[in-house]
Amino acid sequence: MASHTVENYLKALFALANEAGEVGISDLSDHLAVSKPSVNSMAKALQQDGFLKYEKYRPLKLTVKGKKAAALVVRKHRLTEMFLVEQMGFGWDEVHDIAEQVEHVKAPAFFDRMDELVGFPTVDPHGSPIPDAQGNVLEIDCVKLSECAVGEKVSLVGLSQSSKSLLAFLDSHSIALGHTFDIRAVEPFDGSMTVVHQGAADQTFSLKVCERLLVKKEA
Amino acid sequence: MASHTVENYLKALFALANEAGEVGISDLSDHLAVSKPSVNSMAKALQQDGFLKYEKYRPLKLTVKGKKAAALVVRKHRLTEMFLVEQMGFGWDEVHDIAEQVEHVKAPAFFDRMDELVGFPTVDPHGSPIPDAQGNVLEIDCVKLSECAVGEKVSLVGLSQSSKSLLAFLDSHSIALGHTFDIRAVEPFDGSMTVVHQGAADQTFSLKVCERLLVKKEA
DNA sequence: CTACATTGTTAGGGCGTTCTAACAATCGAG
DNA sequence: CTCGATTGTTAGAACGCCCTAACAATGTAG
Repeated sequence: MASHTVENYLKALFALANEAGEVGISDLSDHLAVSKPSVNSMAKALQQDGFLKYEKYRPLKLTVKGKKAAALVVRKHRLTEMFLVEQMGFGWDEVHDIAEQVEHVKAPAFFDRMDELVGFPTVDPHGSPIPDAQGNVLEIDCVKLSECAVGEKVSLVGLSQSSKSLLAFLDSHSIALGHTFDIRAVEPFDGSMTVVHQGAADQTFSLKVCERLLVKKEA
Repeated sequence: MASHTVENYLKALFALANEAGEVGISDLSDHLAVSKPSVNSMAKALQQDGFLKYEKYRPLKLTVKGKKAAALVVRKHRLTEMFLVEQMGFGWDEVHDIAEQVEHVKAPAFFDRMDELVGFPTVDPHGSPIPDAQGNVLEIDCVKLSECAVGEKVSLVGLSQSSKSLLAFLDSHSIALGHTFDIRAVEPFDGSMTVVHQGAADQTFSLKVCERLLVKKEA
């Protein structure tokens, strides 16, 4: 099995590829807070083990094997988050850091049991999909709130790059997954949006927030 | 915080010191399945960090700091075992290997929550005491079954060096913590004992088994 | 008390992961 | 097309943890 370190590289590759498609050495270097030469030599090692396709000066690409291995790490992470929230009573803003540690545990039965105890969920507490045991990831049908137009009704299905501060912001505005928004206005100057939250209060969100909210258009 | 490896050395030191008092380089080498030179250099490192008193050719001794650090690792291990049994439905024979992994998680809140959810237990599923958050270990008042005499009534409070095969043996004989034994006979030739288990069936145990069962004499 | 077995130590090297310093390739603007 | 910025690479070294081979100290049996 892959080391703690390798698992982290795979996870980062997986995450970056899902946003940007192309992953450069620098992207990984930033994401993992590790020097570029370190990434470079790890890239060679991962290529050696068949996780990665790597040619000098070209962007990195996970192989099928690499994608699967990465998805399984993500699976462990997200199942753990779900378990921490559902079974252990943690808040959705507390679970990421703990899961970051627990995800490296080598004990399949442990994660299988979590899966069972939380009822085989398909998404984690932040709405991100949980890959299945074969490493397949279900695509979620959603768009950024910032890409929606005035008059549309949408519901929150996930977050892109949930960070502690984003989660704190959402908590402080009583926003949770599943909540609905009626889009009232979009400010052309800065892209901020005014919406009706849960059919009740009016709220205005900056573009930065709207880009992080993944929503589904209501029928 | 101590590395995964250091935590394992501390745990081993703690376990060996509790049985033998003196811990030699070879003891650790055997216990951790690591060469003696490796233990030697780790001993120097641990001494450097104040976990250990070490002089050439002399047995190793944990310092107060070392004992506390070790106890906290043991605490994480045993709380995890308790949690796995009580909250996740694992058997007492399955939890050791998983806990061996989980114990290295660096997230105090995670273990505090486990503690809470299983009701602040003082012993783990095998009857071993769980050190408190300050690293204090409660001594348990018990003796080996093999040291008891004919006619005594005792109850099982713990195991010394519980191994998978011992646990399997106990399961197959329906023996669990808290069960009582009336000692009927001790065979002088091989030390095997015949007892009445739970006031019902007669059973005979080899000396090897009796040495592993920690019991408390009934009032 | 000597001899041997056990136990512990040193020396030297390897692998995984990281770094900095210096240099090379690529890309985009003018 | 050239220049400068960005990005990527090489070389060389460090640290943690592990090993084997060889040797030294210790303790024990005769």
